[in-house]
Amino acid sequence: MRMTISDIAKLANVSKSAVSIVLNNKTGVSKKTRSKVLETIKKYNYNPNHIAQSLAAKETKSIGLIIKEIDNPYFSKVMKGVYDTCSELGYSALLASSELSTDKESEIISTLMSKRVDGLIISPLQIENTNFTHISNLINEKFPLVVLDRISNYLTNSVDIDNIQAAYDAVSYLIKLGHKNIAHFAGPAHSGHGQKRLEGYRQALIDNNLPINNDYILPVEPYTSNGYRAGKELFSKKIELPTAVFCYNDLVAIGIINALLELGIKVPEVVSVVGFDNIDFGEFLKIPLTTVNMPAYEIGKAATKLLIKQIGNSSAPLNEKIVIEHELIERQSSEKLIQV
Amino acid sequence: MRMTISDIAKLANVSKSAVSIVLNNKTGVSKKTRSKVLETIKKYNYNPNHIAQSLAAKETKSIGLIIKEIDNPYFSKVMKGVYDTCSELGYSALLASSELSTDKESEIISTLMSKRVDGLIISPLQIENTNFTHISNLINEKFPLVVLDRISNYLTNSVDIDNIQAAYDAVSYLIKLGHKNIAHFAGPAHSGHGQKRLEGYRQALIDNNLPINNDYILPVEPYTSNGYRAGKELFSKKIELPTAVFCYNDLVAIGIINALLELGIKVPEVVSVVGFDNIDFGEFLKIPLTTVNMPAYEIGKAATKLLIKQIGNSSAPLNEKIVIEHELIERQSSEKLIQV
DNA sequence: GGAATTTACTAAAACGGTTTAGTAAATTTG
DNA sequence: CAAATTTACTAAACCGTTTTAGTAAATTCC
Repeated sequence: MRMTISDIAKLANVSKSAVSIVLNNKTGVSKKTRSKVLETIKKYNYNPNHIAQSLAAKETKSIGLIIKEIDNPYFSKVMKGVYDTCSELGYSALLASSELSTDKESEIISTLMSKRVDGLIISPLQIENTNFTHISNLINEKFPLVVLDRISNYLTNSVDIDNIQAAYDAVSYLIKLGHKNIAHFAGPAHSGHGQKRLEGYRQALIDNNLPINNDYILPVEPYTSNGYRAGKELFSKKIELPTAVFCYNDLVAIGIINALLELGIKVPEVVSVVGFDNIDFGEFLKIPLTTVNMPAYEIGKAATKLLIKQIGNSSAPLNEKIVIEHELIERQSSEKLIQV
Repeated sequence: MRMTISDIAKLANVSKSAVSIVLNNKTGVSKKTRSKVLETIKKYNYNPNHIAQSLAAKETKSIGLIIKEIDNPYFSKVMKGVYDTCSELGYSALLASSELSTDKESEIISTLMSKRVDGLIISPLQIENTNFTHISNLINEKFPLVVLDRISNYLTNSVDIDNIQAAYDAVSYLIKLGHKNIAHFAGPAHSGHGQKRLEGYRQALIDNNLPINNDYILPVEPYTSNGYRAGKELFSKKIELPTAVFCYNDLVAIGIINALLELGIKVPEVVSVVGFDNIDFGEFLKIPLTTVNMPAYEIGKAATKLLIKQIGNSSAPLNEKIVIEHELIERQSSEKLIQV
C-alpha cells in the first residue's frame, strides 16, 4: 500500500501534525525537524493523498468546466485556456460535456458538485427562462460560478464576446463591399449566440437602410451538412438571390460554399460568404474563409481568472460581465460586389 | 452548509449506516426504512460527498487520461471515446495534457496519482529507454495502466493502430498508381509513430524493388507551417523531384500542398500527396486530402474498456495489446501518375 | 531572575463517508 | 416450542489528511 502521513510521522519520529505543517509550508516546526521530515518524505517517495486533503481542508483546489461538445475546435481552445490558467494558479480542472443534452447537463452539474469542485465554469445549454433550476440554484447559493458564451441576465459572472456587435461588424463589412442582398444562415432558435448574431445582422441592415427580407433568414443546425443542405435549397429557388451570405458559424459557411460550388455559383465572384468562429482550418479551405475571430483561448483564460478570484473571496463581485474583443478576418471568400 | 449523511440520518431517525446502505443500494434495511431514507434524501436534496466516499471506499471511480495536446483534433476524438465509455461504465475521467513537455508529463502523473485515480490511460511522450521511470514505476507496481499510441515493450496494456502496416498500405497505394519517386516527410525523430511510419514506407519501397533515396526522407515537426517550409525547400531543389509525397500527418500534408501550389506545382496532376490521421477538415480543403484514417474515437473507447476491465480485477491480463483497424481514404490529392 | 511571551511540538477532534462487528428482534426449523 | 438462523439495525472504527487546543521548553522582557 501507499505511504501515509502517519507512516512518515513514525519514520521521522515526529507527530502527524508536524508532517502536515511541513507539507503545507506553514510555520510551527524547527528547521531541524523540517529537514528531517523533508528527507523522510523524499526517501520514501511519499505523495500526500489529495482526496484526504480535500476532505479535511474542505476545498479541492479544483474547478469544473462544462462545455457543450468535446469534439468541437472552439471548446478545445476554451479548454486549453482554462487548463493553462488553472495550472498557473494551482488549480486543476474537471472537464465534463453536456453533448447538447439538457438532461446530461443537469446530471453533470450534480456530479461535479458531489465531487466538491470549488467553482464552476459553464457554457450553458439551458435557456435562462425554462429548466434553468440547476444553474439558478447555484447562483442563489452564491456558489462560485462563471457563465460562458452568454452574458447572463442573472446575478452571476459571465464572459463572452459582443455577438451583436460582431455580427453587426461582419454584415457592415459586406455592405461596404457593395452588397445589398445579404442572407443570414442563422443559428438554431434555442441558441443564445444565434439570436444575438441575428440581431446584429438585422441592426446592420436597418442602419444602412436596407430592407430585411425574411426569405433570406434561415435558421440551421450549426454543422457543415446542414449548411450544405440549406445552401442548396436557397440557391435553387427562383427568387432574387443574395450576393452575400453571413453565416452563424464557419462550419455552416463551409457547407454553403460547397453547395454554391456544386451549383456552379462562384465564390466570391458571384456570392461572398462570411463565417464566424475562425476555426483553424479556415485558411486552408478550398476557398479561404472570411470570418469573425472568436478568441476562445482568451475566453477560457478570462473565465478561469474570474472564477478563481471569486473562490475563497466572498467579497469579490459576483456580477462581473467580461466582454472579449472580436476581430474580422478577411480572406478570399468575400469580395467587392461586381456590379452587373 | 451542505447536508451530510449524519444530517439525513438524524432527520430520518436512523443510523448513518442505514443511510449508507440505502445510498449504495445494498441489502440490510427494511423496505420501510429504505423508503423513509429515500424520502428524506429527496426532500432535503442530499447529494453525497464524493470526496468522502472516495476516501472511505479507497476508490475514486475515476481514471486519469494523459494526452499530449489539448488543442489537437486527434486527441479530441480520443477524449470523446474515453469520456463516453467512462460514462457508460460509471467512471469519470480526469484529463491532463503534457503539452509535449516531459517534465510536465512526470508532474501530471504525480498529480493524478495523488488524486488517487483508479487507473491511467496515457499517450506517452517519454521514450521508453530514457527517463521513463514515472511510467515504468507504475508498471512495476502493477498499477492499472493503458498505454496509447504505442505498442509498449513493457509488460502493460496498450492500444494503437498498426502504424507500420498503415504506412506500408499508403505507400503501396502510391506505388500502384505508378509512382516510383516517393518522398516521405517523416515525423520527428523522437516520435514513436514517426519511426513506425518511416519503417512502413521503407518496407513498401523495398518490397516493390524501389530504391530508398535519403534525399527524399525529411523529418519535420508535425505542423502545417513546418510542412510548408520543408515542402518549399525540397521542391525548389535542382534534383529529380518526387511525383508523390507520403506525409507523417495531415497537418504536414496541408503545408506541403500549400507549398506546392505556391510553387506552381499542380496537385495531384504533378505531385500526389497522402496524409495521415484523417482530420475532420481533410475533405473540405482546397484539395481534398487522401489520407489514412486514424480511428481516434475507437482507440479511446478500447483503451477505456481495457483499463476498467483491469481495475478491481487483479487477475485480468495486464499485457494485452489491442490493434485497431486503419483504413486508406482516397480523395483528390492523389491520382495515377501521368507518364511523361 | 521571575513573569510574559514565543516557539516547538503533539494529542485529539474534525471532515463525511464505508465497513465491521455486534445485538436484538423476527423468522424459520425440526 | 426451543434452538438456529436470518433480518434489521447501529455503534464504533476507519480512510488520510488538517486544524484546534493545549503543554512544555526556550526566549524575551523589565
